[in-house]
Amino acid sequence: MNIGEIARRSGVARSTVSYALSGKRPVSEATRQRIQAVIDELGYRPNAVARALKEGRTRTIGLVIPPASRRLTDMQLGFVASVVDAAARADLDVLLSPSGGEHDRSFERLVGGRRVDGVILMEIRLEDDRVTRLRQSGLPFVCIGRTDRPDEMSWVDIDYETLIANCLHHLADLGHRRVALVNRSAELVAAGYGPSHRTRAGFTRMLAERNLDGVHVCCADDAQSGVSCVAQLLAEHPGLTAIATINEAAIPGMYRALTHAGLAVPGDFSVVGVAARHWAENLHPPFTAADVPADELGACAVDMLIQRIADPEAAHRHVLVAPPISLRGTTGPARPRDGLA
Amino acid sequence: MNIGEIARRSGVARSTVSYALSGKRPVSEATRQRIQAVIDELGYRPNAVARALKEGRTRTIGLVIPPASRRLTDMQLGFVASVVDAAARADLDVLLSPSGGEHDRSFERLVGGRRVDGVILMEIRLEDDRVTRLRQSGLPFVCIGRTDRPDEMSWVDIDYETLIANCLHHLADLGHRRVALVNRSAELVAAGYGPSHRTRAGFTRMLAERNLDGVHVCCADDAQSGVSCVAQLLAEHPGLTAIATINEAAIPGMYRALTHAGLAVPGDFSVVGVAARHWAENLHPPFTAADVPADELGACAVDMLIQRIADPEAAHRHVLVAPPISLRGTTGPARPRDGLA
DNA sequence: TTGTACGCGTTATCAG
DNA sequence: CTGATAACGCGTACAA
Repeated sequence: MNIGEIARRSGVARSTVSYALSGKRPVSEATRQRIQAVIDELGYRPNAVARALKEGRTRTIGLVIPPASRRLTDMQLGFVASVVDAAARADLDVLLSPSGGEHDRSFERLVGGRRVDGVILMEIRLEDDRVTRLRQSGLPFVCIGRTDRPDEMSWVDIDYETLIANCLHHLADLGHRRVALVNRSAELVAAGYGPSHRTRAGFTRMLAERNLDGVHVCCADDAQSGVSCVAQLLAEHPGLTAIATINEAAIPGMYRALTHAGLAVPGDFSVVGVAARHWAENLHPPFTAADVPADELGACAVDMLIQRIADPEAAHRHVLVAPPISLRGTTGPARPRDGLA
Repeated sequence: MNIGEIARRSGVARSTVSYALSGKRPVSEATRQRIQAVIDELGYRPNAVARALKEGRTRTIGLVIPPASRRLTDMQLGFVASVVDAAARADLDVLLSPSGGEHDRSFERLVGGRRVDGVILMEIRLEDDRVTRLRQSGLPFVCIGRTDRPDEMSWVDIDYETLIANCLHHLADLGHRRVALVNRSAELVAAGYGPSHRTRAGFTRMLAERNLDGVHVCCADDAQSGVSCVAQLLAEHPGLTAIATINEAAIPGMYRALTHAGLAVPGDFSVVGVAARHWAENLHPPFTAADVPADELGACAVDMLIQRIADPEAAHRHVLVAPPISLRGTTGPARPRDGLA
């Protein structure tokens, strides 16, 4: 069923049908209704592919997510959900590409095949091949996260450096002197994952500024790893009284390890960090954290992308959010462990 | 950059370039290499939209998910991840449509606009408008789940009726006489959500068969609701010694409510149910459940869809899985509570 | 209102 | 067997 068929059955030219539908030229009410009747009868819908070819745009955006093999964190899921939702509100479709750091076929189809009008990229590394590829392609794109050359691109990001600093200020104010930072996985850090590096930088800076003793460890993104990671921390650093973390997925395991060690939270030990609001609220106990508004960030990225598609020459925009810490009761005054100060 | 440009720079006709790329006609090695050199130099990629228009297929499948506003369960996420992954392996792209029960614009674009070669539908209701619409459209589709007229469509599904029966057999064998079924949300049940209805049917049947006392409750899909739901169950049904559930998301809350009531699992109280394998393993304590292989089901749905696209006239296929219960230590012999038998 | 060229890759057909 | 020409898929928009 195509526009030619509708035109024939209505006894008009194809272009008349097109104009009747789009309203870009006036069409007499009588023919308009006749055409509409035929359309309703046959259930005709314009072929989106033909329209895309003619118009030179697909009304579709690409969303590049980490490969499905690795399980997404709650924050990542929040991004995906809000991007999809915001796109739907703008009548845009979303093409999903599960692409790792390297060029893979799905990503190449998106970019090279001009299947989308723009791309949203997640999980950005400080040096990111996909960003390079997209820039060279000329396709509008927006990152959730940023590389080490952030001026040359549009992005929304979380100010991990500031957030972790806020966490340490909070802990230091409560009298904690020895604190650990539980980062994301060693692989991510090795791959130059931006948030991990900026968090570590902020952590190191604050240790000096507040004269704290600190240890930095990586931890895979799952509860099991959280258990073993914290168990090891407690064993090797008896003076430790608090943990700051950006590793959402490991937190349930961290809680378990503390409970298992006989440490009450927050009576004996404090935990604070950065997490998606939804996740922080639903942990047990609810987690004192800088609440990342994942929903807003995804929607914001979509808005920025829509604007970039409309005006690719416009100056890049940057949104850096640093939400305050929401106290939910996993931090308290320092209490020395094991007779160590 | 289009195929004509490549042809001109290579000094050949457009069709020669096309044949050189597709190999559907022999092209002399010399010209092939010359063409390839130009392509490499300019980074040319065929326009996927033009190709789709000509070929009449988009190499894209649609995946209809619940609206993003509602948070997806771990099992649903498993389906999405495995569908995306399997599609990528088959060099298919995935267009995501967050569509509720009713016809919404995103879904209508997918189906009416012929943007996809086929559709995978999740969260099927016993009567489902989307299935009706898809059938009328003639677009190949596969459901994860099934309606009340399952013969007329292709689907993969979980045999909830059998699984919940297995759970009750297990509990009955352990001596439990009074058990509760914690179903999904009341809204889903009211909407005719298949798994909820089939689970309830299996539950009711088994109560009679094993001569058990049972109570059926609905519970929203989140931990908080799990807490209040179980707290109320314990208060109103003092003889209760076990719960069976298909509500993954509520399980952490159910654990909490039991702990809060001073009931040890499995010493004082048993919990069993149906859950995605990954979720069951990562709960604390790990959850005795029929492990739904979400990854395999998604991949299976993609395989079936690919076959349906290749041969739309082929007979419908149906895959019904009933995985065995994996014992992980949340069930044990019944122990009466509160002096009630 | 209508006729028609256009966007771009594919492929049948024809010429060499 | 190789290369060139032209039609096709379908909606859009300009010229008439």
